Amino acid sequence: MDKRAPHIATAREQPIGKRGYHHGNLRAALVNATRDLLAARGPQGFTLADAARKAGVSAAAPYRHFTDRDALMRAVANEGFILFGKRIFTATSEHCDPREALAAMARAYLGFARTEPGYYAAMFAFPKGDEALPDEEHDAAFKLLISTITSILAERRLPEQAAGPLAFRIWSLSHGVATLDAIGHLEYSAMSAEQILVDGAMALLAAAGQPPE
Amino acid sequence: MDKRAPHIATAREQPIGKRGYHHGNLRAALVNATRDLLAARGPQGFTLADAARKAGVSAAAPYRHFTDRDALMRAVANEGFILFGKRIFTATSEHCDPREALAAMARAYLGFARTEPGYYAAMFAFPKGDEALPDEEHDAAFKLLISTITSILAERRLPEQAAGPLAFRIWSLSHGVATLDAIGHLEYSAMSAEQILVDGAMALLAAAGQPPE
DNA sequence: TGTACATCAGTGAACGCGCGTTCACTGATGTAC
DNA sequence: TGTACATCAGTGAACGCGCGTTCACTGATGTAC
Repeated sequence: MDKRAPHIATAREQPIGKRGYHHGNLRAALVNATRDLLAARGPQGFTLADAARKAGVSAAAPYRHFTDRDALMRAVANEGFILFGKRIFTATSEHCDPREALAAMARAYLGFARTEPGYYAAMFAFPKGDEALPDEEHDAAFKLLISTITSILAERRLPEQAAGPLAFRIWSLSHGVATLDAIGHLEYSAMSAEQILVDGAMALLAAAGQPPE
Repeated sequence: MDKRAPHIATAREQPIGKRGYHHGNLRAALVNATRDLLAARGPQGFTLADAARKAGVSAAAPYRHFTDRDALMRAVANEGFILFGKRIFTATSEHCDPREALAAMARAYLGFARTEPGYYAAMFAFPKGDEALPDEEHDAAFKLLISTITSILAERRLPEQAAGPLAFRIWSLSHGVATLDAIGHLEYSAMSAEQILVDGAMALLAAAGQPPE
């Protein structure tokens, strides 16, 4: 299927240290180092030199694998989108009821942002439409969201063109919860970030097709 | 009232150039320069040297007004919170109907994020609880949100303890819409970012107290 | 199986640059008399 | 009103530093014979 997948999957458990002249999997090690630096210091909070140091390699070595600093960051975003799509897909596919699938999707979204803050930061560090980003990968998760919502609307005999706006609302809520949670703004809420998100998504869903109160 | 207010209000139209040895209002000029740099290049995307250059002053001059780079950024966040609170307050106070007030608040939120991306970036560049940030100022807007929601719940004879969770959902949605909009992710939606936000906020409100569908 | 050789991943020294910060200074401003 | 002086905002040169990037190189690896 995806040629990049195995390489990504094994990249994280790359043995650090005790290597000879050749690193073995420097590309993956640099991507991982950058991801971790982004997680710790935010977007723009990494340097090529830092990433090389973290991978245990000279500052010039990255140039064998990436044309420049930007290309390395883009690679992190790429892998992020791919991993994100997989996580969302896996979480959703465990459920038959589309409403449960949607809730699982929302939980997986927040879970990804929390456990992979580096990937998440890289994914949103480039404006939409930026050439080198895998739109298909990103759109895959969004399309899954649309189709899940469409199923729910169909069950309730509501017009399916409501799915698009609903998807953007739910995505916006998810992104908002994830980013506010990341900087501690939801900490003193009575509800957990997960509850805020899942309940909110369900509320947005429930209101669809309803008269505007 | 607020001693800083006039200074903030006039800071932007500071005449650039044609000054003598003394700048006149360097502090404000540096804050504005930093705000603009943040808007153009994102958080961490500014340097003290850049800000000084933009204000037409030597690289050492900022140290007369700020202890270091971080303090300058914090000052931008501070002014951002204050201006933000004012804009939200003004927008809300024009409406008697609390539902209209809430919609106006949502529109003002997005409007602020769009017209003041520099302030907005600075405001969310520090984790919640960061000492030098004006919690009162920030909480002022949030409290206004809570009280507006509480009014709406009261009108509908719903328990007012629902206001907190509802406020966090609406804030998360607002932040999500604002940040996704800023990087172009809502551009190809059938609805405008404003519609996504206002309709979404109203939907969250409508679902409150409703049975979970 | 062993040897010669091409390949190319990683080295380390070097570069020019712009950064944050310090320092002794200078000169505009405002106030005391 | 005029002068002397204290204040302090902004200067400009200097510092040490780490960055991104380049380059000729080195040495591990794998392949052809």
